[in-house]
Amino acid sequence: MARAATTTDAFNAVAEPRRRQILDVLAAGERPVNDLVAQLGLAQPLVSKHLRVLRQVGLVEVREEGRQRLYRLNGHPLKPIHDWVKNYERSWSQRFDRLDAVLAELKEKEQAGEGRNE
Amino acid sequence: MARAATTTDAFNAVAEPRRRQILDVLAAGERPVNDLVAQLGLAQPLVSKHLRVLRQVGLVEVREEGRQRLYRLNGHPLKPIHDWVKNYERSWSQRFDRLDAVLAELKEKEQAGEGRNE
DNA sequence: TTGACATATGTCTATATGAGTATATGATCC
DNA sequence: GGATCATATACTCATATAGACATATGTCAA
Repeated sequence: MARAATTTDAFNAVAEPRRRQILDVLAAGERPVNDLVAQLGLAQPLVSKHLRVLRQVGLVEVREEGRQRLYRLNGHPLKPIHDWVKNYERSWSQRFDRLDAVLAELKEKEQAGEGRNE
Repeated sequence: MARAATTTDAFNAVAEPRRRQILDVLAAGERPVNDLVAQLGLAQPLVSKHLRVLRQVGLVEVREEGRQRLYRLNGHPLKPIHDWVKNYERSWSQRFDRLDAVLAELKEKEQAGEGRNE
C-alpha cells in the first residue's frame, strides 16, 4: 500500500510545507489565487493544486467574485491535530515541570506507605 | 518531485496514523517492540519500520536490554507542530470569541476615525 | 552448538505524489 | 466576436511510500 492520500485528513494535507504557507497567508484574510502566487513565489498551477487539496480536507473555502476566486481559511479541521499534539506538550514545556515534580513526590509517598493497607 | 520523505520532519512522520498510535502507546512508558506489535495488532516488520522512521525524526529513542529493544518517547520534535497549529486555535475555540469581538470593535472605531490625521 | 526468541532489513507491488509544462475553462472588456 | 485576464485541469516524470513476505542479525538457554 502506498502512503495515505494527502486529501485523507488534515494531518496529511498539512505535512506539505507549501500548504502550511498558504494557510498562513490566508490567516490574514481572504485572498485571490494570484495574491498567493505572488506571495509564495510558486507557479500558479501548483498553487491551484495545493488549494484543491486544502479544499478537499475543508481547510479552505472558496467564493467566486468576477473572474477571481477568493479563498478563505477554515481552521476547524486542524483541531484534531491540536488535540493530539497537546497531549505531548509536557515533553517540552517547562509549564509542566512543577506539576511533574509534585506528582513524583506523591508517587514516592505512596510507595513508601505501600503494603500498610491491603 | 515526489512527496517529501516521511523522515523529513515530525509533520510528515506523524501524518501516518500507525505512527501516532505507536507514540500514544509509548506515552505510557518504555516498551519493547513486541509489546507494540501486540497492542497495535500489526506485523512485526511493519512496526520495526515505523519505529525506524520515528527514530530518524527523533520522536523515539532506543535502549538495548538483552535481546529486547526498549523504545521510549521523545516528544520534543512535536513542538513545531504544536506551535504552528496553536495559531489557528481561534478557528474552533470559543475561548477566543470575546477577544475577537473586542478586536472587531477596535477596528470599527479605527475605521470610523480614519482620515483625520494624515 | 543447536535452537528458540526478539528485532531488523531486503525485496516486491501498487499507488500517489510535487513539480513542470501546456492547455482548457470562464469571466470581463473592447 | 476577439483579446485578455484569472484560475483550473491534463499530462508527464522521478520518487517514496505502506504493507506483505522472506530472511538476516543477534541474544539467550539447554
